Amino acid sequence: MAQEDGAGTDPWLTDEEQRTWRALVAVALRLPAALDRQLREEHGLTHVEYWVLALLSEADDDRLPLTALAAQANASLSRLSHVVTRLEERGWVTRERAQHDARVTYAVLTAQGRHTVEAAAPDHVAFVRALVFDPIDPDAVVPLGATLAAVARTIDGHAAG
Amino acid sequence: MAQEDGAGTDPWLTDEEQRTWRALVAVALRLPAALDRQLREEHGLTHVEYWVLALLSEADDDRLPLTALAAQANASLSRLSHVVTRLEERGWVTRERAQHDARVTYAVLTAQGRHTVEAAAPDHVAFVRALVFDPIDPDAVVPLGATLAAVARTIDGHAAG
DNA sequence: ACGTATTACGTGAAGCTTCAACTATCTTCC
DNA sequence: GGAAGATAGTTGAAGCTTCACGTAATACGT
Repeated sequence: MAQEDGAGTDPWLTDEEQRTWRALVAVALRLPAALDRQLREEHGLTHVEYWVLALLSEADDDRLPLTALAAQANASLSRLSHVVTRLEERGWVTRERAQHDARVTYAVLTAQGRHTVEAAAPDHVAFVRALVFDPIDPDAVVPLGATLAAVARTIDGHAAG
Repeated sequence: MAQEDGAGTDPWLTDEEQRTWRALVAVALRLPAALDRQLREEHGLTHVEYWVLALLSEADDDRLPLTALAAQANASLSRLSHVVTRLEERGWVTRERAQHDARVTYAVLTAQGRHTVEAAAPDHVAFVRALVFDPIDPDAVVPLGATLAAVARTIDGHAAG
């Protein structure tokens, strides 16, 4: 592609930005695939499924409204609904309508579901550590998180706005 | 999930790592979706399709072997093969067998293909800037890239090894 | 030269995600 | 209290990706 360095308002990326951008895309595309592979091979779960179960296992009373779950799992509501259906079919989650508002549906973790996440968690965490935290400088962990959080917030704003 | 802080070898994440991990996953899951949406709405392209066209537009003689293209596009060879088929159907890319080794197939950018990427590039770059570089400190760009590159290399190693 | 392993790519089926409705239930505000 | 709009969730179809397998060509060891 022609990188015109013409009249001022040209929004092209600098070389440094270009390099950072490529690294970010590489991670954004390969990390989910790697996580899926590990969880699938070792525990028969996709990454979203694991993440949903993990969020429920940390929630009060083992339950969360689907909308809240979707936001925390970085998924669309539609996607989450399909995921919960699959988890329901495998007996790891059930749906319950809320009393105070009949529009909201809770996804509730079952005992079997809890057993599944807790079995998968140690391997998965070890994998995450090997993939992400082992190769980077410990001093880089906090800045990395802060920078990425800013990006995540911006993406969120664009999706909402 | 129970976070036992038990006997030494427990591989759980620290709170800081946990936060960074969540931010990384949030970006890794939302960024591709956001890029897809922008390119789809404004130019009828998926992110992979754009990326492939962009890589070809920068390559010598507008062509790359499918394997090289897959690696640079962070895609599996199978996925890339499907993508190239779709691009071929739209007249943006053609396939050519290599003379020196009949196993390799080049993906070659057509004039129409070049026109398509060049039309999409400015909008896309502006979007990337808005999403990633505007919200972060300019001084954070290089460290971010370095850290992510280390992670990308590690993921790559796991995929290969 | 010849069998074996490796590399490059293609393909169809299965599975997952997105998209575009659509239903049902509150909330607001005259 | 009733209409209009907002909110929560569901669903089926279409599209994309992964997976598993298959084919063809080349490199390697003896």
